[in-house]
Amino acid sequence: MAARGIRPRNVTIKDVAREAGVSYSTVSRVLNNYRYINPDKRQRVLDAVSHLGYVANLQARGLVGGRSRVVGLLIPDLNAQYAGQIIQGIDEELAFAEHELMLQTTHRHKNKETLFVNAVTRGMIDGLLLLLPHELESYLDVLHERQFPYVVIDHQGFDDFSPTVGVDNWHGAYAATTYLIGLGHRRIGFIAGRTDTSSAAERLAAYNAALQEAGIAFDHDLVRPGDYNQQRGNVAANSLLNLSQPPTAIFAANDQSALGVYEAVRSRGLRIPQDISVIGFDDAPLAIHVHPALTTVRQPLIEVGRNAARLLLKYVEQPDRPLERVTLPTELIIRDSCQPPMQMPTA
Amino acid sequence: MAARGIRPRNVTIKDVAREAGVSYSTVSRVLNNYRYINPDKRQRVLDAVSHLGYVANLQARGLVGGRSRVVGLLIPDLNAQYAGQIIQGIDEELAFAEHELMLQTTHRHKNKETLFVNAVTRGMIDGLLLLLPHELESYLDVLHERQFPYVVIDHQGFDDFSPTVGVDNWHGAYAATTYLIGLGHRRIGFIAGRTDTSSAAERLAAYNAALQEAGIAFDHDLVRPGDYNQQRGNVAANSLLNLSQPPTAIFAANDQSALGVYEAVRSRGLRIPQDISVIGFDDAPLAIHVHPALTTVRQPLIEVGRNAARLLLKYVEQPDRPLERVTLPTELIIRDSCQPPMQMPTA
DNA sequence: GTGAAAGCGCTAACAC
DNA sequence: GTGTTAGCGCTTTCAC
Repeated sequence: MAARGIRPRNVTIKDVAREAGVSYSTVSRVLNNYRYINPDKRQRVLDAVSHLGYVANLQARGLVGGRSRVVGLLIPDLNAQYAGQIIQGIDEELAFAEHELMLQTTHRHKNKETLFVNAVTRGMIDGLLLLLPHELESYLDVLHERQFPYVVIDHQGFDDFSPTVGVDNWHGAYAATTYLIGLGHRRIGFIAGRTDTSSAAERLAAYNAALQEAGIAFDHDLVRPGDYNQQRGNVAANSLLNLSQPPTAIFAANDQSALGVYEAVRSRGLRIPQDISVIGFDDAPLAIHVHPALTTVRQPLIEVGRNAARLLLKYVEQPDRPLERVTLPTELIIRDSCQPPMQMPTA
Repeated sequence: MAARGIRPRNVTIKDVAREAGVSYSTVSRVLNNYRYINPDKRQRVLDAVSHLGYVANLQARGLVGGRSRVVGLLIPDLNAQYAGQIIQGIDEELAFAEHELMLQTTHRHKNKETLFVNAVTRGMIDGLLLLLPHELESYLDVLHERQFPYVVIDHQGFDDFSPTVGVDNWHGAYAATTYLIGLGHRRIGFIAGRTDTSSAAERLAAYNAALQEAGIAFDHDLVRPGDYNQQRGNVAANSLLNLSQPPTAIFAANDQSALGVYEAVRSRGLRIPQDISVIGFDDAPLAIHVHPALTTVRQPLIEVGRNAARLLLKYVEQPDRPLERVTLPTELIIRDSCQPPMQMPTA
């Protein structure tokens, strides 16, 4: 068989075996930490390995053993700050477990989800992490049916069989709303998140609950659609500000949207927090950079990533282990974007 | 041989062959677009493929063919906004070429670079993209020596044999400095970037050149070390502001550092741009979000990513092709953070 | 044009 | 304990 390409031939397990004077299955055993091996031979193999600079071929190992030590991450895109932190957590945990990460953005797989899942589940990766991919549902059934290990990140309550890791959106949003109410606000605008995410639904539900608990009547006009990006946040804020009775505070379902609120407020010559209070959700890196610094709800994103990776690896180890779901706490971070309303609302 | 795991057996090329009534090498030929195939058989194979939902096992294909259709991206971490856009570009190009992306963060490989490169170059990936990894030099020699396809992103002039894709830092920084000078500034502070990057060196060189060309004497006090992050930018800005003769404008080598300048300026109760002008570099998403919107130099990051991926794939195709280097243009984006100095400097 | 068969590097029975 | 061997799924000669 002709040499493939110009590169020097890779050193394989056979080379190591020859060098160490053992059979190559012994080499394999040493490499896989098989217990009962003659210490001398083990040492000889180890020496040969380092001498030759041998590194296992992952493809071959994956092909036969069924494990590639690679996990996939399905994600819409890398734009959100949000993703970076979660990935960092995933990476940390994966490094610890000596696995690699394969990135798969979904925007590029528009019309071939099934095909894609096929590809994904075939060979290259041992498990899949799903971070808010669009069309989530189209993957879940296939994945579950095939018992392919996966974990859904930040999207709880979608079904009742998928392992998930997420944060306590409800209590975070409840704390934020309650904080605003405690400051004296009665008209609190809400800019919702991406409707296909459970986080958005939970945050809205908590907002409603807090209002109701405080005896504040629900006002449909105060809740605006959004989708977690700045542009839509800006539009929503403007429509809120255009109300004949505008809110004295706005709770944006994420920091990105809150940025849109900042824009809208500033463009009208109003001031935060004097004229209007703003609160976000995420505690993205930008939250502390904007002026005034944004009061927001912190999500432990790195921890989310770590937990997701850890949980996934457990499922890779044992595909039929019982359903496990992790919910991490959120925390209200008070900074400078909120204060009591100027004129108390007339009841 | 016992079934591995609980998952249903994958459909392989043999299943397709059986279903289509041909030999499995014919299936392989159809799948690889081999030209001379009986149209009937080709169609039968194609039908069987879609009927069975067959997808090639990448590991097996990679093992025998030497191509995995996966490329690696070596990167320090995912924190920088900067990285997200480049990765997006890489991903777009890779999607087009039907390749996958494997992420490898370097912070986790601290003391085993060589081992790592071994692993990387063995089997799993066809080529490697290097985005400002720490210890870059430790990889390059090995990679080059093995003729393993790779492209260095955003780091030109490190050696004379590595293919690179980057931006024209020099002209960008020159334009920024010249713009400030044109506004009337004579004392212009400079906050440098990570010393182990060529971009930082080029930006500093251009700053110096522009000053010299304008007949402004170089003042050592006005140039401060930085490392492309906000914290160091803040420290640098404070030391600049503490000068007995502080600058009237500060050019930060990237937007992140400029944010640190904003902080420092604000903490002293000064205003941008009235009291001091600030200019950045990158045009990161945050540049337009801060207040006042940051004047900066835009880098076509998505294009950088696209070009890098495209170039890498060329090298994968033909490892011995001649050295190619790509430099993309930068552009000064004028926003609201600069204006002429209040009091013209006394000569 | 197409089938048979070798073999990529490795793990995991199976012998001894 | 350790060597021998089959075979993972696929591409690629080599025949015909």
